[in-house]
Amino acid sequence: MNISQAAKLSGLSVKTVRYYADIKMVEPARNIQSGYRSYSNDDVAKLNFIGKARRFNFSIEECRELLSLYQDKNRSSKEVKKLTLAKIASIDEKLREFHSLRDELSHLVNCCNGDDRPSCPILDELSK
Amino acid sequence: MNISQAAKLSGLSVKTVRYYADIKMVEPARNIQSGYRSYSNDDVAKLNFIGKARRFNFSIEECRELLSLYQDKNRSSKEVKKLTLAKIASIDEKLREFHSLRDELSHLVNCCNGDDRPSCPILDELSK
DNA sequence: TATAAAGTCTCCAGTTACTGGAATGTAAAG
DNA sequence: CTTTACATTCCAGTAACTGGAGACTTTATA
Repeated sequence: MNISQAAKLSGLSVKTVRYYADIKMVEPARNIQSGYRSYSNDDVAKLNFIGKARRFNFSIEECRELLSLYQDKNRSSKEVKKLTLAKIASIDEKLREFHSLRDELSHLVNCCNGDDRPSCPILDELSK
Repeated sequence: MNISQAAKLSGLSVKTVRYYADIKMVEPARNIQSGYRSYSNDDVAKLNFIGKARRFNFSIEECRELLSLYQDKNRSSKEVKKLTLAKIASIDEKLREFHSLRDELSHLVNCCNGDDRPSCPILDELSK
């Protein structure tokens, strides 16, 4: 199938699918006549896989790792679990950051009149 | 003072401070002899302000807005509050995403043996 | 005072993961 | 046969820096 079909089935944009071909992550066959990329069902499965992994916040490099594990029928689940646990830890870290950020900001907002006067505790805090 | 002093006082890297000068956010005076950037206390205050706002996840463009509000003695607190509330909303959005991400991943991890066998529900899920 | 080390300058390239657009070629529909 | 849709490559831009090269200035040491 052509690239737009593969994009549709995998839920990615054509640009993105072409990008994944460029960086040699999913390299489809080529139609010799037209030069068009020709995607197999297998290619689409990989695109799907990558799309999900990306949505799970794995980086492209991590996707590459996962993909090679995914394609290796003799891999152990240990490696995958390790990668995933590390990802969870980094998400937890981000969650902590965002939570404290949110708390600080909403505290500031609560102290701010939000009227037409220039006095503003948010700016006061930022300038400390 | 020279750039490294300003960087130290503001808690930013020299590279970052120079970058802020390049993008005309904090433009210090210049020593005519040496061509070195010469930072005033006022400049450092602005750098501080920006550093905090960045840590609060405001973008450079938002920092520019906040900075101009900060420097405008006749501004109203309404605008600042609005900007901040929008920021909180986007943080909440990110928090929701990360939470559901985390939940899904930890569910997968709990189902995975993590041994030397190839069976792995994480990869199974990704390949669906 | 000579020299070495530290600090600073500009400019260019790289990062991440795409996205947009131009110019051009191919395929399908009317 | 022409229009339209889809495809190709290549180049540039995004955000917010960071790293490094090569050259210049200032400061510290011998």
